[in-house]
Amino acid sequence: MLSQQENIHSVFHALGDPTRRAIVEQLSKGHISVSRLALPLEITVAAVVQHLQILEKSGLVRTEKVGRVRTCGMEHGGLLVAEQWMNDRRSAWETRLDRLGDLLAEPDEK
Amino acid sequence: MLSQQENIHSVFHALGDPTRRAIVEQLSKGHISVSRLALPLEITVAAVVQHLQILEKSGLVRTEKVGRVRTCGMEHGGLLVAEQWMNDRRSAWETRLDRLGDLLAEPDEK
DNA sequence: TGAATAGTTAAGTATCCGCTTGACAATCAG
DNA sequence: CTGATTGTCAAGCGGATACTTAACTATTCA
Repeated sequence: MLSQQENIHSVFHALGDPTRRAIVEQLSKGHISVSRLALPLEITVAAVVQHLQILEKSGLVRTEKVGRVRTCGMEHGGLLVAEQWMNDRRSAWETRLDRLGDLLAEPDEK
Repeated sequence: MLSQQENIHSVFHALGDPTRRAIVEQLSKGHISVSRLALPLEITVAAVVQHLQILEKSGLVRTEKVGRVRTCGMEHGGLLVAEQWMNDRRSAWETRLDRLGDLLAEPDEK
C-alpha cells in the first residue's frame, strides 16, 4: 500500500504526462480496450500498456482482462487525492491575511 | 497568452514535480523570498529560480522583486484550470451508465 | 490445427529535466 | 568605497522517461 505522500506524488506524476491525461480523458467517456486506446494516440500498444501500468498504480485507472482483451476504465475516487491537495492549498491561501495587500492592489478583478 | 490546452498542460506539468509542489505548499502558507524557499528544500537558489519560472509561466505563482529580494506568493485562481479538468473527468465518468456493472460488482464499498 | 488477434515483456535509444557550478549584476550595510 | 547579501544567467552533467522494436504468450476463430 502507498502512503498518503507517495499516493499524491504518483497521481500528480501520472497526470503530468499529456498522453496519460489523454488516456484519462478517453476513459472518462467509458470503458475501452488497450488497442482501441492506442488508435487515436498514434503510439504503439506497448507504449499504452506502459502508461496504463503507471495509471493503475496511481489508482486513477482500473483494468480487467477477460479473454485476450483488457478493458480499461477510471477508478472511482482516484482523482480525489489530487482534488483534496489542491483544495487544501487554495483554501489555505485564500484565508491568508497576506492577501489584504493583493486585494487593495487589484480592486477591479473581474 | 497560452491556449486553454497549453495552460492545462503547463499546470499539470508544473505540479508533476515534487519540489514544485513543496514550493506551492510553502507559498500557500504565505509570501516568502527565494532564498528562504531554498532553505528547507536543500537545493541551490538557482534551482529554486528555475522552478519559480516554470510555476510563474503556468500561472500558479506570482512573484515581485523589490530591491534585491524577490517575494513569491500563490497566484489567485491559478489552480482553477486543474480543478476544472479533474471535475470534468470525474463528473463525466460518474454519470456513465458503464458503472452499473461496477456497482453490482462491489456492493460493499466502504 | 493453423492463422489471426490482443496483449505482455525486455532491451535499447533519444530526449527531457532537475540540479549544480561558476561567473555575473544589483542592492544594501558599515 | 568595501564587502556581504540576494538573485540571475548559461553551460553542462547524470538520471529519468516516453517511446520503439522485436520476440513471446494467450486467446479466438475458421
